[in-house]
Amino acid sequence: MSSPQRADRAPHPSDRVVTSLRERKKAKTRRTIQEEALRLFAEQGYDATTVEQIAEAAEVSPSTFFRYFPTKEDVVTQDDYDPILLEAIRAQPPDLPPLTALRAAFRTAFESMGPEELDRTLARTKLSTSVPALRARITEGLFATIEMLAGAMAERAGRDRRSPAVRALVGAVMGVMLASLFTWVEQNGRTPLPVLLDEALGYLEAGLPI
Amino acid sequence: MSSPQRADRAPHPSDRVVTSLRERKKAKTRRTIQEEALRLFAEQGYDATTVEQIAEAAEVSPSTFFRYFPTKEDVVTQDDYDPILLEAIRAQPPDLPPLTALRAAFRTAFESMGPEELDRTLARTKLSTSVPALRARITEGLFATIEMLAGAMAERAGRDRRSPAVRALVGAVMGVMLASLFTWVEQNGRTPLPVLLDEALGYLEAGLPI
DNA sequence: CCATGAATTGATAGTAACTATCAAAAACTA
DNA sequence: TAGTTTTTGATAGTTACTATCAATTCATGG
Repeated sequence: MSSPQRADRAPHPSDRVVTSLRERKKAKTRRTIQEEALRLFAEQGYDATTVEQIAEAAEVSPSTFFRYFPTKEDVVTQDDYDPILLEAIRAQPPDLPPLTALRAAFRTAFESMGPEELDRTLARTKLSTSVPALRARITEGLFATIEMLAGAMAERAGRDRRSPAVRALVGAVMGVMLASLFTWVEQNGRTPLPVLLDEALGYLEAGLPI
Repeated sequence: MSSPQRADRAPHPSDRVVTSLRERKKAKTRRTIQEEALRLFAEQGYDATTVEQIAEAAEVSPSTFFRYFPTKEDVVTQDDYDPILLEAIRAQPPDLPPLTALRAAFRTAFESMGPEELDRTLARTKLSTSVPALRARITEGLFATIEMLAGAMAERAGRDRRSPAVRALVGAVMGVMLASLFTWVEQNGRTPLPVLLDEALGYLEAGLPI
């Protein structure tokens, strides 16, 4: 639901990994930094919180902070949903029309998220939509998602991913994704995101009747 | 075709303004800063060019630079197309369906741009799509455009601007706008932007058939 | 268990984009 | 021409981020 991914993906419930002490420590440090950062952001606001403060709260040096998160923004916006979504798309029956497949994929992808993860995502997204720098970053991250979607849709439709039709499709999808995201936050998560998304994609399929 | 606007809008051919010496000087300074900045960006790249260099080339102090452009990004991304587009939408017959009205509005808005302005816009857009920081900024600027469009569309359709249908419409439009922008740049402006946009909006109207 | 190599960390120093402030200079006004 | 307002430049910060290197911590083969 946001921006770039890091090289080593976040462990998803599915993959059981053998963790050396080193790996475990790194994972813990990363988690601590992120938790402390989000706490401080909630307490004092994003802009008013310095990286130095975060580092101190997480008991690491600023250098280490930047080793884990290339920018302050990344503490909030980094996630790993793209590969999950991609997998969900690939899992759809190949004869489904692209938009329909996409709707189904979003649904299954979101259903795999536990309620506590949804809560965390809502909180992060709330922050992301309210701070301009984060909003820019999250939107920028959508370009990667678009690229991924374009590939998946083109593959499915047997078209060039650079064709205007594919581009229009994917652009429109990204647009409604963003719009749904904002509605979701605005409603404080009342309507589940997948439902909002599904509705919006429904409008798309119908040619945006108004 | 990009991001935020400044308080005092750029003079468009249409409005003849009485300019005091002060106004003229300010306009000239602004123009010089922007020209020198774009020149330096083209010569050395965006990131490699410092504000200090721009200020020196434009023969002003760095302080003055920041008075005219709040961020380095704004030198590239600032423009004033929103009000023009809004006007063009309002000028459409009220019985036209929203998407159709929008297509027509884009067409007329772009036709009002001279070829040399189109060239400058292409150059700026090219830069904006290639530098991540600028891309983020330009996309962020689209939120303002979205808000504007949502208002105009809601008004036209007699609906709440926060309704899911309006949001989906506007989000989708922004998405295809972005997609068209990228195609435009990628093709080096070969196909005129209004044509690309018109095509893309056509796909939208047809329910994105693929 | 220990020595050697590799990965991780923290300290230091530096760059560059911005912000705030204030006095000097320029332009407007009467 | 004198007084007022606007614009400017200089100065001194702050903060995100980069590069580098020595010290520390973990891994591993003997």
